[in-house]
Amino acid sequence: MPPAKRPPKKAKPARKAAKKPATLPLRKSAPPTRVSPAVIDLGVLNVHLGYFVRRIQVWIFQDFIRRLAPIDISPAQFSVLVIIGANEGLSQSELAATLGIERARLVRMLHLLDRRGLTERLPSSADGRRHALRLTRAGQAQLRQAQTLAAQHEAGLLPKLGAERYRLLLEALREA
Amino acid sequence: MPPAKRPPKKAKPARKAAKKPATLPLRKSAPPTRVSPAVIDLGVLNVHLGYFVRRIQVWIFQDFIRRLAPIDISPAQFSVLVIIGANEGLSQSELAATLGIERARLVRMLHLLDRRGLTERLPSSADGRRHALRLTRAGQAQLRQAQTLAAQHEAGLLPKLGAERYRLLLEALREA
DNA sequence: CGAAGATTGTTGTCGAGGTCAACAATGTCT
DNA sequence: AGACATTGTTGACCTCGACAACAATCTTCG
Repeated sequence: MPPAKRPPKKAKPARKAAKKPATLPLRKSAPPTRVSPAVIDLGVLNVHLGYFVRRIQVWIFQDFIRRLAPIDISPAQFSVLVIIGANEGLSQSELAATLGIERARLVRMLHLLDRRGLTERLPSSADGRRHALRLTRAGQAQLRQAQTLAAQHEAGLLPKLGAERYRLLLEALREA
Repeated sequence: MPPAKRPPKKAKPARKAAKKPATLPLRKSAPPTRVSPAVIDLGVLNVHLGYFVRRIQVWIFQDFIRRLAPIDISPAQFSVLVIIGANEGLSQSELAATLGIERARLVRMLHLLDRRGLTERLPSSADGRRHALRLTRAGQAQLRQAQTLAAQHEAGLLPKLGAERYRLLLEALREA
């Protein structure tokens, strides 16, 4: 495909068409081109839970990333560190299953965390295939810091959602 | 990097170490390798709304994609079609802004929808830069079908979440 | 025991999306 | 008229999810 910046507009179709007469035309039919829609109708999206869940999820993650930017920990990395820290010695398959991510994806994530000196993959003494996952000392320290920042992020959600709505959502989703 | 399938395991460290004596050792220290964790501790993730929101969002989208697979409409495409259908003539910038996606991203999505004959980009009569977005006849038909399937998807959420929780979540998130 | 099958960690590859920068055409403001 | 903003567009990069294939290692069962 040739690198054309903007389809160079073949010809100029008669510009200067109708200009909206000062006397309002009684709304004959739907206006062909809106000028400034002011408010846009969401249509049936208003009755789709997935739409709103998606919106708030994106919003929360963006805030989380911004808060944890100083230590460069993504939401996914945070969840991995938390689970390993609370379940020392678990395997990659177990970790991937509980977090709902692919084993292949987790491999590359751990590869990075290993190189950053936060996690370790020790050979399992019982099963030659497994790796026993652990946090290094540095990893534990980093996790503590991450949890502090994450708690601040969480506290920041309250004003946005309202304390009542926040409590309600957390409870409803945790039991879902 | 050389294509090595699995780090060929340099040497075999003394296999057959401790085998967990029948007499329980009074829990000297943390067990070095777990056998079957049965239940895994989520740690502080239990108090992070983002974790649960993410989980349910992934679940809902997967179900949506599966339901709409027969007509090959993704959640993002669905939202685009719905908004265009409910706001004929709006511009790409407006659409991108209301859905919270990048203008650049929307361009390629519309490029695809155009080629599938579902949407049109008409030149705006008032502003030479804008495109007035519209659904074609085929697009309107496709949207109706998509809405039927999407409604079935939505109805399928009720048994999963419980009618009460569903209503509660939708209401809380819509007003958030 | 030993062959067949399942599990675990790994790499490669593909595609969908988000992000950012640059750009041409057009509109607006002073 | 010139400076500036907006709109649509392309290109490039990166993250992430999904699959397929594979070597090493259990597990099962004849």
